[in-house]
Amino acid sequence: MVKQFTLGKQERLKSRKAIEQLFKDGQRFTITPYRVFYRKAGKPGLQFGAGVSSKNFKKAVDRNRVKRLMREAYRLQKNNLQKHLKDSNTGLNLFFIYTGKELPSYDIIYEKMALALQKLTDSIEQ
RNA sequence: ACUACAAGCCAGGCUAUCGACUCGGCUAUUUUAGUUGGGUAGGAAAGUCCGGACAACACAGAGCAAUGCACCGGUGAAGAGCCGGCUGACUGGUAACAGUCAAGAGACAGUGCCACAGAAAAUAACUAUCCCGGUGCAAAUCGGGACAAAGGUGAAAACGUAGGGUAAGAGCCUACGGCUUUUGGUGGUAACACUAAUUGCGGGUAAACCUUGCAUGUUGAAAUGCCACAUAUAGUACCGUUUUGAGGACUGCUCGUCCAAGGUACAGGGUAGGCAGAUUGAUCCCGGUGGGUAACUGCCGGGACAGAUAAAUGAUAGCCCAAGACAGAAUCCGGCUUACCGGCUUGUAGUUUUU
RNA sequence: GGCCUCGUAGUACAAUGGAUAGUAUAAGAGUUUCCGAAGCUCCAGAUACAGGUUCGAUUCCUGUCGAGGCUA
Repeated sequence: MVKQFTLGKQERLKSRKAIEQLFKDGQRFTITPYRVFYRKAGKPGLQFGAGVSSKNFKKAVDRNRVKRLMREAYRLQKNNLQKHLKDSNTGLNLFFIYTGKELPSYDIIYEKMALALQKLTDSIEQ
């Protein structure tokens, strides 16, 4: 039995260079609280990162809270996208930025993450 | 028992499911994967306001400048911290005394400023007063002299009171008192206090410039060392190369000393991966026992202490107490300041009840 | 992580330590006009907060809070 809902080091976007590349010439779209950057990578596999602006959330506690909620929502719903990528043997780099100014509830984070991931899988297929 | 103040400690807990980082064991293996056990935010982690540790560079200095500090003693690695004392101001009190606060050296080195009001804000002038002389019956006025007491405005006004003195006055003189300079004595480690003689008595402001004394080498873990990978010893402009010195270090400036053959600017190219630094140290807590008024500290025994690197320490659900505040490590410590729902302990003061 | 600068009416800016804190514009009222705009007259409005120095702080000093910038 292989674990499904993991988020280890291999699945996070850790290279500073890769992140700069992603912001420089990656594609992007917006779903209300999120701005999503994505870019096809050389290696197969799905890598994810999350960020919050310190202008919208001045306290570090709030920024941590939002990032943790986003990671959790992603961890529980990424499976479909991951399977898709495995079938087509491509890699994808992902970065989510939270652009809202209020502290969100977990339900909103969860629903919007589902929407965003669905849109991603659609655009990958094309 | 309640209320107020001060000091110290704690900073929700448990269960289930799914995760993250890290350390140790085991299995496969030697990049890694799986499994099992342990650990995983703070009292302020914050502000970056002080002080250090540590690291790199420098150590050839002199002068100037800059910045900071400023009663005394102690504490400590150190400090603009803390503790104790002295002095001053304010508050309470009849007083003894108690409490709070103090950037608490110098305004007899010099310069500046002191609105409005007031004669005048520091030179002593002006008005007024008094004396002598001229004119005049007088009032008054003119000239010469005396003196700095009177002028009631202001936040601030030329030691205070009484007497003498004088033409009128004045520390001009005397007595008492206040402050001050210098010297001595006593007590105290010292600041200082008391006391004797002596010198004088024209304001405030140094968180105005400043003077005096003391201190400060510069830069901060994105420091620094090592390994790996990659490229362009190419181009343009200016300056310079052994007697002539571009530039650099001490160094913020000047002098001086030393190094010196490449340096600066523009445009462009490459890399930005890993390991160390890095988490156990002037550490914190508990118990016992000494020293000290206290801050603090000696000895003995026991226990505790995250380490990430795009950055972990979490999410969901339920239950309990009764509703969880402020808030998230980024090299590490000691302090200060600020934010904060509550709970516990100790001490002091007050009120009420019982014995 | 380290360092620096600045907070004044709604807005943009002034003010040597001296008291009615000024100017422009916006807002409000009036006047003008058939109605409006422009013009004219009037009016209300602020020193980020808390302490200290000073006779007296927008100004000087200290501490908070906020905003902006530099450094890789």
